[in-house]
Amino acid sequence: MKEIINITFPDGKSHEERKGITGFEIAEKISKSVAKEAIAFKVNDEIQDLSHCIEKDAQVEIIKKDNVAALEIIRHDCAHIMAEAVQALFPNTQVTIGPAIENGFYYDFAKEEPFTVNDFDKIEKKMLEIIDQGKNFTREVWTRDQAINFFSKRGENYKTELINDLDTDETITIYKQGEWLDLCKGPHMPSTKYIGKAFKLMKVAGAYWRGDSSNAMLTRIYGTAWRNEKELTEYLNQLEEAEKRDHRKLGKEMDLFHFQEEAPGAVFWHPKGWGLFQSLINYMRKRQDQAGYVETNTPDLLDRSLWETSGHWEKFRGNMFTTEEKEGRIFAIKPMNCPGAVEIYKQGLKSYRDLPLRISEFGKVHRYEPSGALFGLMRVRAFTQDDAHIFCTENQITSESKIVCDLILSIYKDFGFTDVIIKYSDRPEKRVGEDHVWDKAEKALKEAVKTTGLAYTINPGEGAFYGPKLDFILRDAIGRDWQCGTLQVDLNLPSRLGATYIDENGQKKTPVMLHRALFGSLERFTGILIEHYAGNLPFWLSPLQIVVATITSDSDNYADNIFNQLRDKGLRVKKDIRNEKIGYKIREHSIAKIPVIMVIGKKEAENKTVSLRKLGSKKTETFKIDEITKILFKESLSPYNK
RNA sequence: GCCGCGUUAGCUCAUUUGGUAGAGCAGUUGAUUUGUAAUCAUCAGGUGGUCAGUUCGAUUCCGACACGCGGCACCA
Repeated sequence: MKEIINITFPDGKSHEERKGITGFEIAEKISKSVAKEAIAFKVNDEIQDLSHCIEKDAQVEIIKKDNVAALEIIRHDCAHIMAEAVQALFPNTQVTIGPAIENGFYYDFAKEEPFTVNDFDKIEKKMLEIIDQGKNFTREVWTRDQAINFFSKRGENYKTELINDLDTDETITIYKQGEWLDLCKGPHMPSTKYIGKAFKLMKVAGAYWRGDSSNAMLTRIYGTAWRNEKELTEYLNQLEEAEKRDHRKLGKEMDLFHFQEEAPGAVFWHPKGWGLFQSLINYMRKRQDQAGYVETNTPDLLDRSLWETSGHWEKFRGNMFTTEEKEGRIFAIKPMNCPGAVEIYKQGLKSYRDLPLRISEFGKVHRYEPSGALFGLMRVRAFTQDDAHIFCTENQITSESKIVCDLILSIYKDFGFTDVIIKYSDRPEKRVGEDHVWDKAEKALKEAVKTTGLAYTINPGEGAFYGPKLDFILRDAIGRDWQCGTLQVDLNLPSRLGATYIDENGQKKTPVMLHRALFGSLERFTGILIEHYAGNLPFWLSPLQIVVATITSDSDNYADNIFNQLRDKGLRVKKDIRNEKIGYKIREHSIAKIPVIMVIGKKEAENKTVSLRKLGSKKTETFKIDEITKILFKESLSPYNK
């Protein structure tokens, strides 16, 4: 008896086919050329090998190599090929896992002597050989015993461990390419030859087995792989472009800040960098004033006992800097501003009428980050938060959270960030507080994030121990994601530190504390801005906005006049009356990314004008000095003030 | 913290087997008064990250440490 199934193609057309038909057979039926280019197929949205048999009615789509969906398969194939190449060249290497990732793939190996980049040439060459041989990928189902026997005989202890940890009902599949094989779920392309040449090994790194720092350190090789060489080249160019935006490089070139070994993870802000930093603070101060915040400042050093009460001493002692004992007391440098904020709140009796009370602080905190975590301005040990603590009632959580979300997004927009990732994290396993309060807090926060209209992802169990949180994430030039803003609902600290208010019935109650930072770390945000603008800071943020450059010393007096007029308007301006050619001055200030260069010579002095040249443009425009002062003054206001 | 790599003049980089380092830019001084991305010349500039070790001799070889970089882990 012949059984018939229905397969439906993306264009909506259905065909009757024999039950058990494979993807390859379907491709062949469509056309010879499709069969030739097909590398996998989608069955009800799940990508399968072409050899997969369809047993019941299904939606089917053939995937050719030029399909985006092919990328992941190519990368995964590439990881297998690399593993084979590595084992061929270095027989004492154990394979572990090797997935496809964004832009490429990696494979973790266990090897006595770690690989170095010098091994890449050899490995790549071997990979090309394997690809050229056009080995077929074939899938086999093995029994657990068969798999364990095979891998343990080969001394592949990591693979054996993986198999042992698989659920008993899980099918154990093996993918072979010629002789070489690996435990793998697939899918793979029909043959290694489809990979082509558009791949490159990128870097070696250590990585813990199963991502656990108590396990052995493996050697990871990262590679990138694409559908064709054009895509590969584009990707490599993109990386090069990103490198040019690196805030560490630009920070040096633009003379914004430096680090030195006596202060690892702490910034030396140069005058220009500090100017930028201050512009950000001033901007935020205005926005917060407008949003009903009051600004405070609290001590950097606080007695150990306070940190014990707050719970920090027990939980975060390892990340705190402390003083030596003086007169029997130990102090700790604050890793967070919240205890200080609570202490300010506690001064004087608070009524429900005082709530919500929004207390802000540009507080500098110190945290002992592991040395390996430090990274330019993005991850430091000493940083300034645009911190605030909103004390409110439980009923005010949602409305206050909404206000914070709106504020944060409005602020990011002023800096040109519209692509913000939001992560919502709910209750972790280790937490304080009762479940019904958590229910309330989570519901309130979720409602708030929904009103932003932005997509958010849920991080189950990643909340703070005292409450759920939202993280606002921006992406840097190199594609790394950085958490900037955060909003945390804290149902714990206020009571630990004894904060109260009197409600409308005269009852003493504990307020809820919303802990929020919008830029997050001023240091990190500055770094992200530098990369975001590739150093070409907008006029209002640029620490040095205008250079008045003379052509000859005849114009020195006129330069003085212009300089004074601009400076009196509060514009950040510098004179360049050096005995240099104008081309030389233009070049130097362009490299320094000064937004506006005003060139003045005889002509300008006679007509009371300036010749203006904007960064990134070769065009020059002539303005009357009063006119341009007005224009630039307007441009120097933050977007919020415009 | 872990694995790997790196550290040479203010900056960007040279100097292949061990014989105490060189260029460009920046800086100095001088000449040049110049019209929109580099005027010419002059001088100066370094105990080669730090500390130990091997050696007659170390920037070069070995080791420790510091810092940085690429990842991993961490990130209240």
